[in-house]
Amino acid sequence: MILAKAERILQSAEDICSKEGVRFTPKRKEIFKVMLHEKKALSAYEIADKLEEIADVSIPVMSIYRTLDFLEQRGLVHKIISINRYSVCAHILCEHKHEMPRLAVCTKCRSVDEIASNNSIKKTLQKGLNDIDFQLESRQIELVGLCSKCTSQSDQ
Amino acid sequence: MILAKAERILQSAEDICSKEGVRFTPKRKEIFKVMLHEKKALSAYEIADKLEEIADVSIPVMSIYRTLDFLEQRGLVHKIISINRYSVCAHILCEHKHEMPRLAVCTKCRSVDEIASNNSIKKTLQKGLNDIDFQLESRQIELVGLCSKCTSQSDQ
DNA sequence: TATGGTTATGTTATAACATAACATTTGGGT
DNA sequence: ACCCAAATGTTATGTTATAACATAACCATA
Repeated sequence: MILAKAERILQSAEDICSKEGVRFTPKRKEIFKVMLHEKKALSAYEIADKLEEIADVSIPVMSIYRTLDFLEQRGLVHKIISINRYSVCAHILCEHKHEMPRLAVCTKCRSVDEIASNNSIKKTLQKGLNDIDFQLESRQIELVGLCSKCTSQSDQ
Repeated sequence: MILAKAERILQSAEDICSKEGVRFTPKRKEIFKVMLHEKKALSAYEIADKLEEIADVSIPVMSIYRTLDFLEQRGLVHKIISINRYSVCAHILCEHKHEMPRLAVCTKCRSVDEIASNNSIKKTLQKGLNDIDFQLESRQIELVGLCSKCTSQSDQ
């Protein structure tokens, strides 16, 4: 049977966790599902609100932050630093590893478009860093601006 | 007479403001001086503390945020989004314009090393953004990690 | 199936970063 | 001296995030 994409991502998240020997608990699943359901990046507080609203589940913000850390460590979500929000990784179903995805972050609607980068981007960015002996830890490049929908709206 | 670098930067800041017809008031100058004096990026609250400590000046945080906005608009300081801090632009004395500087941000000591980028970096990053019709607004690329000092310390 | 360690979650408090809204003061032109 | 605009003060509050400690759930194994 062919599962809907969201279902397959959920399944994949379960698999990843079980492979690592960590638990994808019901609460973690609820949180992940809410994030999956939203197309845009959400703050921990927004996730809490959505959980109440959609699933009638109440999870303290503290726990949500813990879960976000947990999910981020497994590469299941990204922390979008530039807007202090969190979004589901767009490449959970991809087989290959991604070097330094570029995240096109819309400051207006908070959508996050993930643009897979090849190795050369990392190399290009790295140029100059070696000279100053800087140990890069970023796992993503955030590019801030307006998405196509929001530009056309703000043109009006 | 040859001025010390800090003096020249201050002078340059004054010039830039006067050229734009805006005032580089004593308070703005105090705030800018504190930032210039520190080598690392500071939060608005840290600037407030330093002002008390060094210059025995008390400026409410609200005003500091306003001044930071003011300075940022003139390209005199950068807002470092990844650590919620602010640092003096390293290229105030440079004549030429910089396309998309890369900021090597140390998460440990909060130093910010500014690496001038040529136009090709922006172009490289832009690749893929055009396809999704994303209007880039970032004026800098933040690269997060550990500076040389902090890597050698944490190796111990 | 009791026990004990590990992991997960709850709870409370507070830190840290940032802005809204409105009042007052200051600076400079006429 | 007067007025307008810009700057700063003031108070309150919103928003994001973490610390610290308590309790509960899970699960291996004795």
